[in-house]
Amino acid sequence: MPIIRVALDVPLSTLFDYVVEKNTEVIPGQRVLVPFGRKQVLGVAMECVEQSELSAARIKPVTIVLDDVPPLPQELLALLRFCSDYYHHPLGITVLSALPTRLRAVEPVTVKQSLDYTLSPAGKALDIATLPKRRVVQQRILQALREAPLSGAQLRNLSPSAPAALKALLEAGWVETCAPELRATHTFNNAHALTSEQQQAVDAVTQQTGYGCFLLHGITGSGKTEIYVHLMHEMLQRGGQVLLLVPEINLTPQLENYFRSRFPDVDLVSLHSGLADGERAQNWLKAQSGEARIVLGTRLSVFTPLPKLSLILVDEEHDSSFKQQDGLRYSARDVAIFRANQRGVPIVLGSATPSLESWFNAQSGRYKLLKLTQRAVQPATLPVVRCMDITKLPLHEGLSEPLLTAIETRLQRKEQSLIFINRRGYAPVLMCTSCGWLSECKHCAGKLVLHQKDRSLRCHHCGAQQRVPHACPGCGDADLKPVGIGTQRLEETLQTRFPEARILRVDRDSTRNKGAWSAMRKQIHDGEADILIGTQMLAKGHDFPNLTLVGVISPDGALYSADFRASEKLFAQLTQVGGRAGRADKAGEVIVQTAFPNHPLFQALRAHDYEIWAQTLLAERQMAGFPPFVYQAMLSAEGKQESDAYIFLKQARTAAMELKMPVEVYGVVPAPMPKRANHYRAQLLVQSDKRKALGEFLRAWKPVLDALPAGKLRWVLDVDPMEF
DNA sequence: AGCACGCCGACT
DNA sequence: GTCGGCGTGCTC
Repeated sequence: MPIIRVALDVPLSTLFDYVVEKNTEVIPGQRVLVPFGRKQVLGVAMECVEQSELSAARIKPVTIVLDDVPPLPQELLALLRFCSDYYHHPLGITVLSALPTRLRAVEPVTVKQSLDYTLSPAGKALDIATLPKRRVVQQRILQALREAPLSGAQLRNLSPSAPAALKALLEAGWVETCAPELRATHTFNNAHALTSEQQQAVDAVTQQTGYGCFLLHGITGSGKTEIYVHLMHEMLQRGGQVLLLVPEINLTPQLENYFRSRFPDVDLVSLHSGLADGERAQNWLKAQSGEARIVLGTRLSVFTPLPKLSLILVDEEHDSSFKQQDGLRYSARDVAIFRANQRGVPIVLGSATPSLESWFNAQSGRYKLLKLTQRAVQPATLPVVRCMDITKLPLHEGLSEPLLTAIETRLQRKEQSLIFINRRGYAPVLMCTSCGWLSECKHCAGKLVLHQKDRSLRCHHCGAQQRVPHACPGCGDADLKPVGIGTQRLEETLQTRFPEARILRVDRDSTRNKGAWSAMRKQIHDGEADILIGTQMLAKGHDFPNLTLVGVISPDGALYSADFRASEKLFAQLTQVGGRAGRADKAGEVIVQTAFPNHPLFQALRAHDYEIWAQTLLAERQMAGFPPFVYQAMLSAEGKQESDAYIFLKQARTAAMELKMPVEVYGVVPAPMPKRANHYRAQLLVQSDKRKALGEFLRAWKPVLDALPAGKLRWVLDVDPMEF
């Protein structure tokens, strides 16, 4: 009796067996509708077998085998199997979560066939000159179609209003649709000559046969994107598909436009969570059919079926947003590497500040290092970095005199300044000046942050909100003062000092509304702001051509943080934000306020020397026995009762020890945020210097954890954790 | 995860 | 006497 084993969206690490009619054939990767419990659910057939472990009586028949879309390729199923196994996440959930929402629903999906446009017989007979002169776009389209049929994308390239004009032409009966013809060539716009360094990097990748992982280390402005474009061009010529992974959705629309402008007639789709369900499904299907040649996406797009995949690019590979922080806790960068290996194609990891893991692999020869040491864009020199010792300089509301002077100079020169606040630890907290009371959250271990605009105190961990008290709840004194520097307070200070300056605050609050951030970006671009104050958000993304000064407010918290990755992140962040400074005609300036100007991080930052910094960090990590010298897994638990989490983790720890496997099991400790939204949180770290040993241990440990009485407690296992 | 069954407290 | 609380167990 033919049996299929089906992946279902349930948290059980098993497949479910169903019988199929003798005359129906099921291909692994096909979606199926099956009875499960008392419901009908959608699943994915993973394999076909002859025999089941279960008695025939318990096996139900498949309801329907869906054939609205092609089956998932075997290769993708294998990739998902690997992820489920490596991250110890149920296979069914892993498989189903890789599908676009539309494909997880029972409603049939209609595949939109993309069509080309051509002149109808009537259109061919038409004398274009007889059209009203004002219909310029229509005329242009008709003229273009005289030469050859064109795709919608190509027509859009003629004019932004092409779709409307096209609609009119279709209605008039002059234009009709036709099956797209296969194009062997494509336009490659603005293909300027590469520097010899860039050319060498491109050659190394294009000459690679089979799998190879390249780490492209290029200083800011060294033209990494140009390399991506040239690599794409080469792979497109070979008839392949290219997958480009980018860290954040904010950046995808801009990048999409950019790559479209370079390859105007190449089918390019983007995949990220900001897309509507329908659009996401269509783009995904276009990738699956091989029609989309370039796929640009955030981490989830690493699971897109790509039959002609011939290159993977991971931009800003060090960025922590490649690591998913819930559900299947995968690293899209690591999965991409596995995928390139599985597929036998090259992969390029690009960054100005590679992750220490990747740098280590490049040093050991596992990855091939490609270096770009010269700037390909103006100014030819990197910004000058100066550190202000805040232990020796008086501060005015957190700002040193040299920084204020530098801002003033920029204002006089009509140039822009950016004041960057490293997000963590510098939020303004309310304090009582007489008894030292601090505004703490009732539900979390964190402090409430002061929001001046609506006079409220808010918890950034659980969202709790309350009005600012008139007097101290501790001693009744009315003298409550904000401590710490927030963007709002900085804005006030700067406005008082420079009353004429137009100040723009860019943070989570001011950009919450839809479109607010892109409107601000335009404002900055058009020179409608003199001073920008912001967090993380401003470090990434577009270049602001008139920005010549970046001020960094004391980022010292990260230097001696309990999180061993904090200083690695800080260096990357400061390098990135520093890269925003500078104009075509002059180098920029970065002023960092710190109490530790001689810290190796700042020395390396001043010298623009990532390598020496990476060596320093690697030495530290080796000494301390931290990644990349060891592999880690973190078991975290949280419960309403403080003891719940500890009891569970202690049992888990005992079980781990009893396995007597070659891994190091640490003690149960409170999480960095020990209480959040009324839940107490603790964690347990396990590590090994052998990835394989850790994997084998986890395989043995996971079933034990599943069997432990968890009660109402929630726990997660995070393999290769990035945040603790 | 859902959704059943199942055995003890306050209600028409 | 019933409605309903969420503990335990199963889903091919």
